Amino acid sequence: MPEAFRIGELSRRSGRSIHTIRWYEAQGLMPGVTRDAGGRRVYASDHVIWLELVDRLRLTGMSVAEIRAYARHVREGRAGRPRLRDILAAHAAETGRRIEDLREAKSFIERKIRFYDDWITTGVRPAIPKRPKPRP
Amino acid sequence: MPEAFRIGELSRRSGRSIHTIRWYEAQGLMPGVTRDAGGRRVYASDHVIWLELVDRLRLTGMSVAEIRAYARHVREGRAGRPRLRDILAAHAAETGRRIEDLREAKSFIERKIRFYDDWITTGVRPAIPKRPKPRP
DNA sequence: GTGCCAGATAGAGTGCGCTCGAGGTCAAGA
DNA sequence: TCTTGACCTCGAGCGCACTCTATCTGGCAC
Repeated sequence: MPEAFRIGELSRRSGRSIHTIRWYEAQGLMPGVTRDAGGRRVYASDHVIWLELVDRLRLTGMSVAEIRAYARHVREGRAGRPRLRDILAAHAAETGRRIEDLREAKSFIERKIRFYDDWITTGVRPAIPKRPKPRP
Repeated sequence: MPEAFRIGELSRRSGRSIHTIRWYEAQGLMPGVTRDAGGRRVYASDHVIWLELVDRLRLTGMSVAEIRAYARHVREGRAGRPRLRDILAAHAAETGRRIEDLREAKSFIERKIRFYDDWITTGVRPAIPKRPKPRP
């Protein structure tokens, strides 16, 4: 029989607050939660792994609604697995684009830093180097 | 005399809505806006460049409050320039860390995709490859 | 039995960043 | 002169993701 624990322990292991974990469940983001005789939520180590994934999905900008859809497919078992794979693949691609956007923005900001450096050291306002490329 | 235009034109050139531009101004994010005889806001091409910067700062997660602080230093002129430089440098560094976090999250998700690929093709649930490194 | 803690529910409140609507003014063109 | 459209102010409303409060219950230690 695998290890079982309650919400306080899951909170400690996952770093999310107890309130947030309960709220996630209310939002349909916590598949496979059972209850003990006293009505208390019971978790297993899979839930820690699950929250690590949720963490990464949130960090990369997936909305709670999208994670809810993902969690629905988790509950489907075998039949849902190809969908899970596809959702993650689409999201990884999306994240790649986000990283590219951040990189572009960062280099824009770095050009601005050089602009200030020039301005401060020469005392003359430099020309704006070039127009940023328009978004397609 | 440089080109001057009104809010509709700035909206068109910057891609922000008229409401948002006015809201930015109310939040202290729009330095150097003047008014014509009829009380209408008058902008110059510098404001388009300014909104391009604001765009990149927002995209990279700078809060409106932080941009407000930045805009205050813009209004100080020469004396504020070193602070502007430093704020941007700190934010570029922060953005570098964000990009790293996204990369880590993306590769976590990609490991999960391979996990599903294995599971789907072999029919056997693979072991979780390794624990993600704890954040320091 | 009495404390006390961990856990439960329901629902209100918060912070952020817009977004929109109502109602009014002003200037140019027919 | 009348209409039209772009602009104005003020303030309410919204969507998201929590976050917190109030109040109640179950179970173990003493």
